[in-house]
Amino acid sequence: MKDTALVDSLLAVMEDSPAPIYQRVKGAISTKVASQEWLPHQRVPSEAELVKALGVSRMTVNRALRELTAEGVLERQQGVGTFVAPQKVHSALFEVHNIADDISARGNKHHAQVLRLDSGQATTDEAMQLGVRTGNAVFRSLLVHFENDKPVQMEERVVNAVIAPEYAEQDFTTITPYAYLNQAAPISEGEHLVEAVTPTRWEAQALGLSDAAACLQIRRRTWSGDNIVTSARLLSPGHVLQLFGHFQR
Amino acid sequence: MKDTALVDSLLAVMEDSPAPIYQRVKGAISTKVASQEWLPHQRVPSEAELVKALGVSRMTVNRALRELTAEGVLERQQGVGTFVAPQKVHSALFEVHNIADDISARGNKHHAQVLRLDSGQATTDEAMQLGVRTGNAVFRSLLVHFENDKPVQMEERVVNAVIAPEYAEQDFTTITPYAYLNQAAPISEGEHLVEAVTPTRWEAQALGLSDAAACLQIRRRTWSGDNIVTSARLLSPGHVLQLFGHFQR
DNA sequence: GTATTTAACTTGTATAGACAAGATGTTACT
DNA sequence: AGTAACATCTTGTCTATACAAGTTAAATAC
Repeated sequence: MKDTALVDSLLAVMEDSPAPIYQRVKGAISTKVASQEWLPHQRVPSEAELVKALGVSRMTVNRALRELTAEGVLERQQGVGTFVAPQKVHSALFEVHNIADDISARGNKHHAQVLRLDSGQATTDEAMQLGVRTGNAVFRSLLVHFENDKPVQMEERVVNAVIAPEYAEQDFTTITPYAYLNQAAPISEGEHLVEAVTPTRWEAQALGLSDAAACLQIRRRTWSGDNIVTSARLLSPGHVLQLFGHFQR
Repeated sequence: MKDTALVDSLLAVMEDSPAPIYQRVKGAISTKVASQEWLPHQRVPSEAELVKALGVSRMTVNRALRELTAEGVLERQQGVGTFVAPQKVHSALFEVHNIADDISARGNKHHAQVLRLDSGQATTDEAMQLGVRTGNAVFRSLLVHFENDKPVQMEERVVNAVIAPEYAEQDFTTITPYAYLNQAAPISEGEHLVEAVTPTRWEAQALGLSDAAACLQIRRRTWSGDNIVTSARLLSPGHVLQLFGHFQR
């Protein structure tokens, strides 16, 4: 007969409030989890039990449990039960901006200079990056982005020619490669490798750096469905990558 | 009389499939959005229209639309209607690991050396970082993390003493500050500023660097509810920050 | 003509009932 | 003892109905 205890402990959290019932049910349960009164892998009362304890309909309880599952608080298995989800590796939702938007968001003027734009056959290294066979058709581009006429980023890119066959015909002084590729083949997944590097003399010169200052290098690969669209190397002196995010649990 | 066209175009996507009905409704709608047949800000048929067109119950349509809204595909306004959501600034779900886990995940041995651990009053700069008043009680710590006896990261940290009053009594050779703070005051939000810097001579020495190689510097502030728990500066030579993520739309 | 009320339509939530489907233990049979 | 059928409990989904609440536009009163 744990029902009375269950009623007490859950109802205490749900007491009268203007919020919708399913939200109050969610709150009552996630409070139990957050307070560690209910521990990971521990079983949560079944829908039927919660219905009896809380005096609400099953669909309402179901919605609360379903949403908490989507939020990573609970785990459910049909036929077995509902359990408190184990604490996840912290993950965060960050925002990544494309450089042109970034610059205009700061109220500055952006323009780009195209240093190279050609097509060719993928080297072994490029083929690895794009997940294609060596010798497949690729495009290569090399740009420098300017903020108010000051160079701020070098962008070296290899593009899968099968996915974006018209890449070489674009005018990258009016549209960024990122923006073009995203409209040609909408991005579904991305991978970023961020590291600090010392630029080569040539790169430092192209970026207008007097000495070999530390640069932030981002290697970004983007997928469209199962295909790798492009692999880019972004080199920014003194640039800051800003990552916000709220952690899950 | 756009109903017949609506039926045709949507039913075509929903044709017999073992998937649950609400999933097929979601699929039919998100296909329209993905194919850009329905454009951002454009109106989506009302629940009543979809019910008539698809021959399913309103609750089922409602669930499909509600979940697509949660996923950022649609936007809804009570009393007005449902609309295709404007393309968001690309955001991605990344995973951030704490260094000790990271090292042990690679099968290596981690240990830390505490260079400094004391308490004091917040300087103006520290107070800014923590969102408290100048002079408030804070703890300061300076650690070097080792991977197989090789220094890999310097961690300089300021902690809000009100939130974690027992910080200075911890043994950070057995638990990382991050792990301790997270259990003392669970992280709810985080902010990361990533940049490339050239370490000072002193820092280079502490990290065992012969020359002044470029280092990846991460400034991380973590919140617990409305309070800033800590502000950390992580300095890693040759370290790579790996960010995966699937983009929204 | 203007302001107010009303009607109609939208999404948001809640309920009761039903059946499907997965998991598990119990019973009955060989 | 081993096996198969069954009962029972779980979550998963779908439906029909109902009312609440926000928005908009038309109808009405002045």
